[in-house]
This record gives sequence, C-alpha cells and structure tokens, in this order.
Amino acid sequence: MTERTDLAAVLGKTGLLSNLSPAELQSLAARTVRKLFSAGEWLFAEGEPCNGLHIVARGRVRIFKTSMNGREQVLAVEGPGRTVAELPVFDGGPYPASVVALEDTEIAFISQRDFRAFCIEHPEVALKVLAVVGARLRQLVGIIEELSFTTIRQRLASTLLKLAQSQGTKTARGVEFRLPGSHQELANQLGTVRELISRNLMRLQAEGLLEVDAREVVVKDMQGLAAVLEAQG
Amino acid sequence: MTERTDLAAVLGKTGLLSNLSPAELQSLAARTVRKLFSAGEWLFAEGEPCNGLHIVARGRVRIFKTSMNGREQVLAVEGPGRTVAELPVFDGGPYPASVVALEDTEIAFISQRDFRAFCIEHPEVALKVLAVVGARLRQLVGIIEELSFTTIRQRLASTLLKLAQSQGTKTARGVEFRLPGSHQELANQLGTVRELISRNLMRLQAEGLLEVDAREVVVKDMQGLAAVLEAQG
DNA sequence: GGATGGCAGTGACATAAGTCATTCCACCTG
DNA sequence: CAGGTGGAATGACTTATGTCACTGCCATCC
Repeated sequence: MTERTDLAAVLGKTGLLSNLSPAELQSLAARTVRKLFSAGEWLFAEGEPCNGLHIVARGRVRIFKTSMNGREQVLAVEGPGRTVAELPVFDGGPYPASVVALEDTEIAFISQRDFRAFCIEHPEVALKVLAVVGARLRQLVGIIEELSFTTIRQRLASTLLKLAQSQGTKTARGVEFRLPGSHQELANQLGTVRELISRNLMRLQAEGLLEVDAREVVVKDMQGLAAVLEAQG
Repeated sequence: MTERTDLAAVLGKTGLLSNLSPAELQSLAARTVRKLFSAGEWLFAEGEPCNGLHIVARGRVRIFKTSMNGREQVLAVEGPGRTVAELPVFDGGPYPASVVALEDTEIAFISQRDFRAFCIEHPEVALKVLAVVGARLRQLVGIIEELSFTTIRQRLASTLLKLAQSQGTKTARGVEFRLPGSHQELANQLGTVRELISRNLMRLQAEGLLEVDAREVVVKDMQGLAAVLEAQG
C-alpha cells in the first residue's frame, strides 16, 4: 500500500476535530503517525495499555469483546472520520475492548501525550471529545437494552430493518439488499451463534416476511418485520 | 428534611471537581440548586431533555433502563460524591436512562449552561469529566460483557463474591453478610427475574457453597464460589 | 385475633438459546 | 475431474431462562 492520504484533510473531517483552523490541523497532523493495517489485522487487544488516539482515515474497524468460550460481542464498527479509543486516552486505563481491521485500513495515530496537550491548548476540543464519548455511551446503553430486553429474533429483525432502510433498493418483490457479512459476523454482532441466525432467518421467511437466498435478502413485508419488534419477547 | 449540607464541601469531595480552590468551589456552589428527593422518587426519566448535572450529596440513587414488559436493567447505583448524567450535559441529547432515589437523597444541581461555562473557564475540569465518563464507559462495557457472555448463575456468584469481600465479616461459619436489597432488586440488577435469584441461591446452597436464610448469606466456600465464574457458562 | 401486604420458595410448564453432528452446496485449485 | 475449503442449513438434543400459579412466612395495622 503506497497510496497516500492527506492526513490534515482527514483530521478536518473527523467529528472530534472539526472547526479547527487549517494551521491547527497542520500542527496536529505533524504529530500524527500513519499506520496501515490489512484486513484481519489487530490494532490492539483488550487489556493492553492505551498509548494514543486512533483515527480511521480509510477502511473500517470492528470494536469487540471476546469471551473465554471464543464468543464475540461487537460493540461498534467504525469507518473513516471516526475515532477509536477516545476514552482510555483520558482515564489512563487499559483498552476495554479489542479492535481489528475489517478491510485494509489506514489509521492516523496521535500519542496520548500529544493529544492531551492539544486538548489543554484547545478546550473546545475537549468538549467535542465529550460529545463523541457521549454518543458512544448512548450506543453502549442501546446494546445493553437490546441484550437485556430483546430476543435474538427481535435483534435480527431490527438489524434487517436498518439495513433495508439504509441500503435496500425497492423492487417488485420487495426491499432488496445484501447482508454485509457472513452469518457468523452477524451472529457476533448480535451476541449469539451462527445457527441461530440461520434459524431465525428461516423462521422469518416461513412467516412470509422475508425471502432469503444466502446473503441476498428481500423484505416482503416491512410492516410485519417492524411488528416483530413490538411483540413481547 | 430541614437538615442542611454544606454544598461547597460536598462539591470538593466530588471526583469531578477535586483539586479546585476554595474560591472556585464557592463560586460553583453559588450556582448550584439544592434538591431533595425521598426514597422512591424520580429524579428524571429516560427520554426527558437533559437540563443539568446532578451531584449526589447524601443518599443513593439508581440508574436504570425499563423495558416494555416492565423489566428493569440497572446500569449503576451512585452514592455521595458521585455524579449522574455527566454526559448528556455535553452532547445535548436526552437522558439515556431513568434515575430514582433509593433512599432519602439530597442532590446538588448545576444547570447545563452554568456547568458548560465553568468547564470552558477550567479546562482541567473538562479532563476530569472525561475521566469520569471513561470510568462509566468501562462500567457499561462490563455490563455488556456480563449480559453477553455469562449466565445468571455466574453473575449472581460474582455479586455475592463482591459483597462478601466488601461487606462480609469472617465468622466460624464462613463469610457472612446481608443482601443489600430484596431478591427483586437483585434480579433487576442482574437483568433477570425474582424466581431465578431464588433458585440460583438455592442451587448454590445445595452445592454447599452458601447458606442462605432470607437476606442473610454465609459463604462457606469462597474458592468454590469463585470457581463458578470460571466454569464454562 | 384477623386481615392485609410484601417478600420468598417452589412446582409445572413454555420457550429461547446454545451445542453437536451431519449434510449440502458453491467455489476454487491442482 | 477429484479433492479441499468455507459457509450455510438442519435435526436432535441439552440447558438456561422466563412465566404462571400457588403456598407459606412474617410484620403491621386495625
């Protein structure tokens, strides 16, 4: 990967750092290190000491926890302009979760010391960080809510609905889209195992709400699918 | 409740605000409002717009989510010197969870506007806030991990162990302590229902690890109880 | 004393979730 | 074409979790 990315431009598009002057961006960019990861490579593992802030410049990464039994629970998937590990940078603790690259990914890395210093110089950045961390907290609360209150069937219906709305194309048969990953990946995301994904998809199909063919999905009844979320779990 | 509490003193003991000068504490205290809640009263409900920072001066509060079916999931219990809703103060969104007083509770309240202004004037406070929010984020990730990877039996064993270590007294029979609430409350905390608490307690007792009598618990085998956490769930 | 209400224990049962083993199928590679 | 590989479907089974209904205990209040 010899391709170059303009780091200052990436930084400017980062939610955390928007509204900074070009000069400020440049000074920050000067302190970043470019890191490249190929698909599947680990940025860091849960429990390691945190040494800095990671900004995704290109590609996508998956933030997740692993259990003793080899199960996974995905906390978030982050793309360009998003940051990873904003929080341990500040509280000094270890990384709470592991992160791997989903695709070939380019990271702008700022050391903990440099970023902290930058925040002191630019108090409004600290407030931005707070907003970002706040959003992440909401995400996590949402995951807790799902894990605690909903069935896998409902979680599956929910993700299918989101996919249909964001990536689906309307056709004569219904709303069509393609699953973004294998059943296994979907299972990790929902905090379960492959078989249950398979079975629940089949069940939704049997009920006439969907048509599934490998990764191709056609939602035939959006209303019905939405109703699954309401049915008491 | 006519009893008065020195707000500036409380603020000084708050993790968020330690290391401030007495003058600064005074100026902040001048902007706080004292609020009193009796046991069971709601500070606010999930979804309401956030209007300020709550600092627990006396008593305890419970932060939790509610499901459609009336189930609850406790996110945290906070006591004196701890803050509630540090985050929505900054990201401007609604409260992500509800909070009620567990006991008669006194709250020092600072309006969103005042606290934000204070943070701009005192950038190091913003960093403190980040540290606190960071700790909260770790808490939440911990909850997700538990919900996703462990059985109720394991979660119960884990809380019993923590209680034994923090509040237990060693006697001839083992480590004795008293459950801090009803089975129902414990169930909410673990994200389950009363009956399962009852059954799992009985099961642990049948296995010789515990002796239970209503809320009095004697751990007879700390090692064995700890081993429950390791056994694959 | 009797009534009441909150809490705890328990059996019977229903359903959700997870495990294991096997088969199938599409695709690639030599 | 044979063989291998990875993902997916599926049946049989076990376990975990949740629901409902009922019982009993104990404190409190009239």
